[in-house]
Amino acid sequence: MGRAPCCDKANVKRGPWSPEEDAKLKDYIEKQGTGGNWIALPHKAGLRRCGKSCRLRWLNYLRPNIRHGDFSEEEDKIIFSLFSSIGSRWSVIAAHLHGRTDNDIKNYWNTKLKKKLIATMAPPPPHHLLAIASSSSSPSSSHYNMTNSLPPYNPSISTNELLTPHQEMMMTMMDQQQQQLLYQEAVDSLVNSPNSNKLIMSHQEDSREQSTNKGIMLLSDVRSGSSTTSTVTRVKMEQHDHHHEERSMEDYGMEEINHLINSSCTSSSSNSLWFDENKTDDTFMLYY
DNA sequence: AACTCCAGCAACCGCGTTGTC
DNA sequence: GGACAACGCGGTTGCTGGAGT
Repeated sequence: MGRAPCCDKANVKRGPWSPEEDAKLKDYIEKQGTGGNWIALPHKAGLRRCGKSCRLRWLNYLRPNIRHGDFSEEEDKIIFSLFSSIGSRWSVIAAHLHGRTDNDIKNYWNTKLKKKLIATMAPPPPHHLLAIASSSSSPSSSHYNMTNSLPPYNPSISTNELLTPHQEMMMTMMDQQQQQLLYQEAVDSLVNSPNSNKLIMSHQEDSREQSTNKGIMLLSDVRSGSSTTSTVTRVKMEQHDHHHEERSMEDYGMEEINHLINSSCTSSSSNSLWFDENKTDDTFMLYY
């Protein structure tokens, strides 16, 4: 047995709303309010419409201060960031964009932003990776034998230290080439930040040069070549011996964590927005 | 001009959640 | 605490108009 219909389908009008219907609904709600009962509202307002339909029309179109079309770059960034952090929770995303509705954002994502995302995932130039390879000579750092490009993205290797859960999810929607590009993009965005001391993988068993390669590497300040380190994320790489070792966030002292967050926040031109997923929907913490 | 294709968007549908009795 | 009603959300559908042939 299916769910009972919310209204008598045979006696309600469906399809696009006429200006007259819009006016009736708007007029009624402005004078009487919704009364907390959308099911009864169309009858009271003299409309042959389903209550759900009235609610949708009001929320997405007739409500005051609704904005349509022409999303700004800033809004794009917010949508990208929120989507990569929380996924397709359109109502939550809409709550962060004044005057936008969840339906609008959803449509905008499906028709434009998704394409934009894929279009911008062109392979990044490998020069910074060469720079990494040539500057990884800090005696305290383990070395990873890097070539001039990333190791190929391998779906069997966990990327959950690098990608957010929803970037991971997006990976599952993509073909292998797109996955490689997103993977590369994610690494690139970290390494390419102005202070370049975001992407850290460290195995510092001690400072001895002969420390074993455990597959966790430290990318310290790439451009300056200094060994100051900070991180907001980790990358784990699988080595030939299949050993995994990593320095988790819990391994950092409070002072060090603060430093890491601060250094991340001071990355003036970083495009990355970091979300504290432990926060509730209403109080997302944005880390710029 | 006629037809086809497709992007954009409004609206619908069904399910999970929340509120009320 | 269970049953039911209503709400709210996200996925999907289908209409419309513009571009391309």
